[in-house]
Amino acid sequence: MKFDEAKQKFIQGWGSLGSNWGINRTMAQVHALLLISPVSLTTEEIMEELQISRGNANMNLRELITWGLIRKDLKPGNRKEFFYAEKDMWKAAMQIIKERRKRELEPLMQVLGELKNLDKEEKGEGVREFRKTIDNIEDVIAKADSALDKLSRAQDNWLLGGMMKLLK
Amino acid sequence: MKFDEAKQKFIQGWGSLGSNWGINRTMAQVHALLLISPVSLTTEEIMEELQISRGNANMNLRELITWGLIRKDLKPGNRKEFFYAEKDMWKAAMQIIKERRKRELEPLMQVLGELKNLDKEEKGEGVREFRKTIDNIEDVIAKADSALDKLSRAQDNWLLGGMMKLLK
DNA sequence: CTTATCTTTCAATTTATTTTGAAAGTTCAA
DNA sequence: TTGAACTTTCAAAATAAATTGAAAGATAAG
Repeated sequence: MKFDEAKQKFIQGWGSLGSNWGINRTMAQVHALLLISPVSLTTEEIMEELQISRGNANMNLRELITWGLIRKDLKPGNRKEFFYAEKDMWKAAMQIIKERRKRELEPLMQVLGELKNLDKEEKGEGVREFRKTIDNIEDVIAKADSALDKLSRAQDNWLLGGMMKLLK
Repeated sequence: MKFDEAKQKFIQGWGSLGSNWGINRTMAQVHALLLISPVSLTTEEIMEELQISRGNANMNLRELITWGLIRKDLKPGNRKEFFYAEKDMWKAAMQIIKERRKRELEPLMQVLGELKNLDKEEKGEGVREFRKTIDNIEDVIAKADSALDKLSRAQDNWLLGGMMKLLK
């Protein structure tokens, strides 16, 4: 396979993975492009490579920055902005998880918390099942949180010791 | 808070969580409704409760079945189909992860594998970074897989022993 | 069979999301 | 200041995804 072909396939693949997970396809493609680029790129280069408009490129670059997946790389004596991606995919994955947790899981947990303020007088089988489901969901979220936390700390300590034996 | 209000909030919240994660909002709402229902429901009841069309209800119910999140509950002497949801949220979560892995991660891993068939002659910094990124992603996926596997087995053995100390 | 009851399909429509590109905004060197 | 170089915004247009509902397809009872 030729390099350019492989590059295209990767960008497409990453894009479609993203869009399946509720992430803008173009954003994922910009991310993919920067991931495999050994040098930081300008907005123009990204527009050219992915054949997208300036507005689109700009918006997705900014969004990627707020996700903590890419950074501006300002080169002295150059007014153009360059962008580069965090290349350590473990860090990137943790970043994505952290961000999504904050954006989507926390609001749900907020709602679940409020739902426990059900009037004490509310009775009936329906209410019982409702409470049970809410408790159950909170439980699973708590466990997932704890597991992710462990995972994240395991990676931090990767070089320090045998923490990763947990994940062998 | 009144029960009906709480119920609505939960269904809406679950629905919007789903849609943020690339899951049809209505599908998530149907799932939510069945999760908190102590009895299995008919298509008609679901249509009524969520104010959706028959086609929509049918399609999402079928999809939930292929995800392994709900089942048909056929009552003898009754031609109507009833539906009920798996109520153990841990099982449901694992089911969702398994399914998404199969649908979205495996195709990507397939592509990544192919991308390693890069012509040996392909040289240059770009190619080096490309290979590095691919390897790195494969690595993260492998670790995530292993962690999930551990997690899943940990839950299976929950009642049997101290497996969960790993996740404290 | 035939009919009543229920489920599935799918083309047309509606709704939601993404993208464009031109205009407005910003920044900096001269 | 000015204006060239660059970035950001956002209303309109394009695209994608979800929904409807009527028709077709099953199925079982009589």
